[in-house]
Amino acid sequence: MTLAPLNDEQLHQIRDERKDQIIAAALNVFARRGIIGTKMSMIAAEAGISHGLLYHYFKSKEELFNTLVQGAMIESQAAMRSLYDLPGSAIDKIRALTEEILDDRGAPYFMLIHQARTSDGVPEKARQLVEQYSMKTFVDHLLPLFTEGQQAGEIAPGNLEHLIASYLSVLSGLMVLNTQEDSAYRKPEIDVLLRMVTGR
Amino acid sequence: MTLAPLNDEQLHQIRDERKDQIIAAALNVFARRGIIGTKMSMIAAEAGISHGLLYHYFKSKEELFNTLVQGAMIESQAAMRSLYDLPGSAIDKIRALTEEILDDRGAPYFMLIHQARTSDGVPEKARQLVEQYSMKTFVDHLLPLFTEGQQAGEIAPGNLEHLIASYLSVLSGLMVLNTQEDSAYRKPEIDVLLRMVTGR
Amino acid sequence: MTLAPLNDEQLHQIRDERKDQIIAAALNVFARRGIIGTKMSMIAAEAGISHGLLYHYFKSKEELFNTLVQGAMIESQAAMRSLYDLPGSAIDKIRALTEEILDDRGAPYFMLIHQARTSDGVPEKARQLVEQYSMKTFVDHLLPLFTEGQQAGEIAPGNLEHLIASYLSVLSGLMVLNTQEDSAYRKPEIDVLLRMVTGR
Amino acid sequence: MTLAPLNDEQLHQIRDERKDQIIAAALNVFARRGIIGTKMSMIAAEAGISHGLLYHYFKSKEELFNTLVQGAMIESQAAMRSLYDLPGSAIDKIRALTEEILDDRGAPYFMLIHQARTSDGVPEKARQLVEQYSMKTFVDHLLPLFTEGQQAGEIAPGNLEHLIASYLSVLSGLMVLNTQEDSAYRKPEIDVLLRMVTGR
DNA sequence: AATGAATGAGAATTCATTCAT
DNA sequence: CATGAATGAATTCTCATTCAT
Repeated sequence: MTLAPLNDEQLHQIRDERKDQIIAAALNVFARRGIIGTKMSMIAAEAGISHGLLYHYFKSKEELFNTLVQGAMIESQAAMRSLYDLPGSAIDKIRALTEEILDDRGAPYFMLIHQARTSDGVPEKARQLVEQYSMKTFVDHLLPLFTEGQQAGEIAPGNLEHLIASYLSVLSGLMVLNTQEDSAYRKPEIDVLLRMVTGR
Repeated sequence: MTLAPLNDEQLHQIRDERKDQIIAAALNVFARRGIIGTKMSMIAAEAGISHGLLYHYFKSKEELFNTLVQGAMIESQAAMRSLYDLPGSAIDKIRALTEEILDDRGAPYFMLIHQARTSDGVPEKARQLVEQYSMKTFVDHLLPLFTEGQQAGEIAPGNLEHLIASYLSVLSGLMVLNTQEDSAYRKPEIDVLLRMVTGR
Repeated sequence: MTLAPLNDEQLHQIRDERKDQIIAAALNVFARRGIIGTKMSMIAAEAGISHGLLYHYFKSKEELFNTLVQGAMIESQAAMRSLYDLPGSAIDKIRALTEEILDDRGAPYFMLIHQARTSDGVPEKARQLVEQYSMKTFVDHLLPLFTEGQQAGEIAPGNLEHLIASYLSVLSGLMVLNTQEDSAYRKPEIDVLLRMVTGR
Repeated sequence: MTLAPLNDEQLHQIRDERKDQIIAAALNVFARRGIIGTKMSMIAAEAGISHGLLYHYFKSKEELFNTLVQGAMIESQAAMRSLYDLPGSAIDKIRALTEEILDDRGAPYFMLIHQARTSDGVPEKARQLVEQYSMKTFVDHLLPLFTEGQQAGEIAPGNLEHLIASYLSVLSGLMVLNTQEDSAYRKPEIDVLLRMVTGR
């Protein structure tokens, strides 16, 4: 009786599953402990595999980190684009955006990008990736929406680019704080945050 | 030929100066690079001494970190107490507090405390220190001030403990983001931040 | 649906072909990169099979290396024996031997034996194999031929055992140098080399 | 009582001694086992120090290897230059050169250069270094000497560049073989080797 | 027979800490 | 008090080998 080797599709599926499993594990660990504080053995343990296998799927810690950052950037772009399809007034959309950003499920991505921006030992490629999608990109993206809201009287008067950058910074700061589950910090109510924008 | 040995007081003074020098250096480096990312040799270099000498003054990296955290906690307590001596209405004092917190000179202390709260590799003792002075301590401390402001109509209605914790979290988040000098983030105008509190 | 299983003879033939294929690949790679520098995956790639399959045919890297060395020893014995069937005078035969040794096709075998003699990480068994067929074996084998040549006045006077060992060492050295294709070294003309033997 | 730290000169001396000690140890081990076969721990053991200290003096295995190759190249240049100061005829000088090259003390250097030329895992810089001093350099250097000898009838007629390259290759091959102390190979008598050159 | 996923021992390198001077 | 040489534990990564399919 001959046992055929796994066919291409099966192998491909195993590979994909393992890769996803590793990526999920790595995202958690990197987000929590930073790139230096993360040991490959921690990721392997979290993923439930041997550290040797990690290197079967990712050439190095750097490559793994880069892959994660790339994924995070794509996610955040998608979130930004989805704004347009929402119903309601400008301020409704901004509220939805705020909720989306503060959603805990996105927190690891946030931390990852934050670390790629600010930590030591970040691979050059990851650094370039996050620079591409700088704060300015987001501000430009949101400017039409905020302008519309300001004209409708929903948003406080004043320089909108500054306001948007400030608001996003506040949200980012909160996400960075909230990564730790037993955080001493408190995530504000959406309405309280929106006062910064509306002035009311 | 050896000069007459220094007397006790002189030695003591040298010791204290050296210690301060090391503490200042360590604060900078730890704040910027975190406890894991900071190598003893970096601190020695920043302080302009040999790494061997570091160990004459601090038994270990841990002890040095603990000392810094202790100092940071004392500083932040002092800042909090100084609030009472300020002139003006409640909102004036809150504005002053905000300015104080966001002042760049305090940023390293903020980062340090943040790291002591959230990073790996933090000595147990440091972790206990920051827990002692939890968010709750600060909230309790500020509650009378905010209550006064709310009664005067300067502060939005609603649960004040939540509001204070939220506001402090926002400020903390901003400080954490702003440690990196070339930060992509933007520090908001004080007035914009205060809208969260005043509701106007 | 599975085809009828191959009969024993067919299986045997496949086995032998595969083995030869692997041996040829391994010889090339080991000769070029040495036993430590050769990775099993390189041999698999050169043979066009998976690295897993390698272990169906050879229990380990060691066993594979031993097999190669054994083959090389047999080859070199055969070359030595074929000397006797050659036509011509003693010096003609020595010239033919020289050509045979310096032939590039034999170079991988030479390197292999050289490595078995001199490298680290060589299995004990391979080491014993090459010791069996030591320089002395070859010298003894060639002594009658050289003696005949010396008596005929074709070969310089002096101790023949030393001369033979020296000459073989020179040839060996040249083969070892010339393994690398883009070698900076130059393979001498046969006639120039023969001067060492003839003294003319 | 104050113990002054070591002064600069003492430190410098310790450093130099240690470096020499490491270089001598590394030369031996690299020559015998090649760059891949050499473990840093072996060098440390041979030098009688911890592996950590190795990295105090040389940033990496690569750097250490490069340093050795550089030294070997310098040595070989010096040997070549010293030829001119020798007394006697051309053939006397060639004999002296041969003795110099075959001297066992130079063997490790020879192996090192050979390995830098032919092994895997050789740092790019080392490879460039040895390419600079190619066979051609040596041939050009020796050409005047051999021409003089040929005109004096001490050297066989024929293309001298080929002869020189061939002769050097033979010597190199012998050195490469003879690195292993218990070598099965035999180093020929100088006079026998010189027959290749003189034709007599 | 054939494949490649999976494991783990081993090697290079870093860095906190100790210690002779 | 001050220096930097010295050590070794911990970490990243490689590769021979095993094994399910």
